Amino acid sequence: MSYSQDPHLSPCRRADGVLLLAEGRAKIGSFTEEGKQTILAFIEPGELFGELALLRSSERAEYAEAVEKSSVILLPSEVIQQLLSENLAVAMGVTKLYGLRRQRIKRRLKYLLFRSKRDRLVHLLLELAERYGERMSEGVQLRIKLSHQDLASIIGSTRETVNVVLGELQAEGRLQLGRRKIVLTDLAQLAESVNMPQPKLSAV
Amino acid sequence: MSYSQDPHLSPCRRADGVLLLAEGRAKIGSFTEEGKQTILAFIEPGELFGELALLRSSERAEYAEAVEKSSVILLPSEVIQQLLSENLAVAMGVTKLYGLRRQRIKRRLKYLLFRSKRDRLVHLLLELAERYGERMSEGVQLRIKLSHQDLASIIGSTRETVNVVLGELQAEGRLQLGRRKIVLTDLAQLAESVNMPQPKLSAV
DNA sequence: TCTAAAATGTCCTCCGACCGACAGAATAGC
DNA sequence: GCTATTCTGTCGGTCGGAGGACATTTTAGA
Repeated sequence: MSYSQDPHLSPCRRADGVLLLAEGRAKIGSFTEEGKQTILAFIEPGELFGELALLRSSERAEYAEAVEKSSVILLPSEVIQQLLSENLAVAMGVTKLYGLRRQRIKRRLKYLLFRSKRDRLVHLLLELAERYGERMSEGVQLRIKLSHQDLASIIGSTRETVNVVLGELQAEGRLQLGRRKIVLTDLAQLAESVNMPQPKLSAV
Repeated sequence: MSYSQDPHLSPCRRADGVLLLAEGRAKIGSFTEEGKQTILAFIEPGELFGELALLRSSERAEYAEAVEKSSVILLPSEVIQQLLSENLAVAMGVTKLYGLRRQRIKRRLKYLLFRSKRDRLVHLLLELAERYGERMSEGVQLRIKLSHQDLASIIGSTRETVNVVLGELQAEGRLQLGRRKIVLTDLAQLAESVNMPQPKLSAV
């Protein structure tokens, strides 16, 4: 969860296959020249990443950093190619995966473009709730540990701003804050404030 | 090229297949509640769009607006499904298409997050040069007609800002402006100013 | 060819958000 | 348990860029 000198950061530069996340959780991101971090996506267990290398053997500019204890399996290019050409269902599965992932990124892009930092953060919280939310008595708790810096890296803002906005939201009674823990207590309100349909939690 | 009441805007809401752009050029975008426009991607002749419907029969929230005179062919869902299951090469082609497109969007996302409006615009111009640039004696001309408003819609800014920045760049001798026409006269300088590798024009 | 609608150019004001700079709180690791 | 690092909270100074308001030029369509 650190940025500049984390030893767990695995750049995976050589593009000689596809990576399969066996357990844990990882984030895909990159750095700007000024050292700022961008988090582009999360990878869940069972998901493939670094797949672009499958299509073009280019260097991987992205990095993958473990968010939680995780293990990664490298699938060599040839294995994948063979698998795809032997099994049509697999190929269509991959296609579907790409489509959904692309849609997610596009949705983020759309929301990032014109909205204020506050709206971006609220939107992010709702997306996280949809994917990682767990219904509790007090509200929906996010089952993912993210620091303010992480949140800032996703919405393209700063730690300070995230901190202030989260404080505001808490004061407004929309959520409760704990150490690396967020409980959304008023999903409907939040969703409405950014004109987003109320998220349905994916029962994991 | 208009936004609020353009009769050429084709919402294509019914998701009963995939659209194939036969000729011309189209842009994919959507509107925020405040009426601002977002341009998410361009579609070239021969490209498919609205493909998400192929996977989930959801409403198409996106719209396609013709940038130039263009014609669109609707491919019904069943046809596509059959095609995919009969021909493996097609399936892999689609997979590849998705991958590349997703990468492009991700790249934009990364550049949009932390950079200033000026940098965003420069970056956009370079990307456009890469895809639509044509080498001329004076420099590289963009073979695509976009208004300042269009450019603003892509980088998430306003018409006024785009106007000012373009003016600055011209004053700095980096480009020449004409009516809906931009000629980049100093690619290297521009590329360097945003820490981007100099684009190689795709010979169309 | 004439007219309405877009597209372009240029103000100036004001707010959001970044920046730097701290101080306390909580974890992780020894 | 103790220490070092990371996380969280808070503060003004400062500035980029959105907003609104017009004037002018160009294009599209009748």
